[in-house]
Amino acid sequence: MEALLSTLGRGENDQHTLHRCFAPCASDAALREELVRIAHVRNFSSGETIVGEGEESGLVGTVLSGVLRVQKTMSDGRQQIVGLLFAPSLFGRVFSQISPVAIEAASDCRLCCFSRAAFETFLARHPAVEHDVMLAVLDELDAAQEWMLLLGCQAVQERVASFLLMLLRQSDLAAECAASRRRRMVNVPVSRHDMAVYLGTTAETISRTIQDLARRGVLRIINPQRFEVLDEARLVFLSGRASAQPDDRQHEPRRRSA
Amino acid sequence: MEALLSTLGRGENDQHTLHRCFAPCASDAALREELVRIAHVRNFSSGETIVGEGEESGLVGTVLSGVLRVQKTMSDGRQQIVGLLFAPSLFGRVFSQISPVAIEAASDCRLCCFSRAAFETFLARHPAVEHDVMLAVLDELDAAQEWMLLLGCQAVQERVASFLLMLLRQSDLAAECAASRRRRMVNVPVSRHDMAVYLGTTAETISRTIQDLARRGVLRIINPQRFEVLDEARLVFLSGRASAQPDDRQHEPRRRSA
DNA sequence: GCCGCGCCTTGATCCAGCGCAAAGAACCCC
DNA sequence: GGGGTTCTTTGCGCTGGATCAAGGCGCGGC
Repeated sequence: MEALLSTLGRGENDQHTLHRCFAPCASDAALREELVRIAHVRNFSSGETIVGEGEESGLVGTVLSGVLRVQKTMSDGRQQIVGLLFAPSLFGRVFSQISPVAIEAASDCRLCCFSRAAFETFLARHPAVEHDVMLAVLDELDAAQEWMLLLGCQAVQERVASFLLMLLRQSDLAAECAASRRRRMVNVPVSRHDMAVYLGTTAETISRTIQDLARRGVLRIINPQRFEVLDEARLVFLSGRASAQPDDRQHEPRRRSA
Repeated sequence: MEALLSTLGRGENDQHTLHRCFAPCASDAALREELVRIAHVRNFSSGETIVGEGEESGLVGTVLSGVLRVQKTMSDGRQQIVGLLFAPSLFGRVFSQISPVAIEAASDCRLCCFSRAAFETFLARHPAVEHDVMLAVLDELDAAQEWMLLLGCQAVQERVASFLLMLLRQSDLAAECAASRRRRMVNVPVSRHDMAVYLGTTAETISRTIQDLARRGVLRIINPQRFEVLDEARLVFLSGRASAQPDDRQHEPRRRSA
């Protein structure tokens, strides 16, 4: 694996990412060998489709870098992003001929791909790895249920706040870099439109909400994809996850009843 | 297993249900023996909590009859039902100390329960069964993503129509009874309030929408929990899943843009 | 029977957020 | 550098659906 990946550049990062996805491979060279034999690293540029909705789900794999969006589209064109995948997530629908969702590159991405058939054969031979995949699927389910709570009963301002906090935690996770931890910078790796589709609203409303947060001193907008969080505590409060906060009564959003 | 279950009544149905959850047990008596040693059938009445949100997830198992609601609650009391479980679904969060969701009886229920620890030990010894559990989790994820599409971009009327169609398919599945297939009767096994919480809206709005469907001749209301579907094709159209329909322009709901 | 208690229905009012439209702003290609 | 293209921001009017507030209805207990 080391050899294969390093020939493709950034071998060490990729290896580290893979070991996070498939823990048993970290300690078992033979397993690693076998996995690498069916792996191929591919780059996708922003907007490219990896797997189409309702199509043969031929590819599965892991995100090495970049962001994937998992989305569903209705017959009249309305769409909803049902998941965003950052490294080191798994992507693709294992154990199903047809993928019920589309998987697309939300930014330029680097993926470690497997043919679904080969990957499933591999899993069948190595229950420990299949177990890891199950854990990943369970995490994805938890995230989906969390997001349903957001879509079902949070106001737009709360959704935006939750989203920004998710990105904040995300970037903390990726790089435990002290600088970003001090300065609380948030990079939004997707367009306003994608953000809207993820949050179940529209790009205009997203824009208005963000400008409003900036006006109220919660954020500073560096550029449309980059903010500095000036008041994280208030952002948490506005996300609706905290139970109470001294006072930010101005503009407290109307919410769906309990 | 036959012995244990039949002592608890309705043994044959329960057995059939369990075999649908754990296919490998259907053909392997030893496996069946082992599973039954850790199983206990329990009845819960409507409203009882099986697992609390954020609490130790001690119980997992399968639904033998009745309906469970899987829900999340925010600190200020707002809540969202993130799943409804009919027989023969699995319930409970395997491989996690803490359950991120509450699991409650939405009707009187009969459950086949396992202690989570014992069940996980069982799975670890039988990868084929664990594989089945993974497939169930994947199905649940698909359902959750489907529901996110609904919560994120469908109007209330579409949600109600989708919900009724889900129940219709559900009851077809449960009893392949020709009578219900001909008469298209829908039983709503939960209260208006639960329905509202599942659909991300309010009980009043649900009520108005259903009355409106009846006024338009799509449904006939037998009683608040029981309807006859008079025009299934139109119901499908109103659910937003079909691409086009001759004409039902009156009241076509405004929808979130694509 | 009659009362009390949940649920469900219906009415009236109000506002968060959508749709449309148009004006910046950034970027790329020629 | 100019013109196209795409993305973001802003203004404005409108409406779906939430909220508040009464009733109606069915059911169980006494």
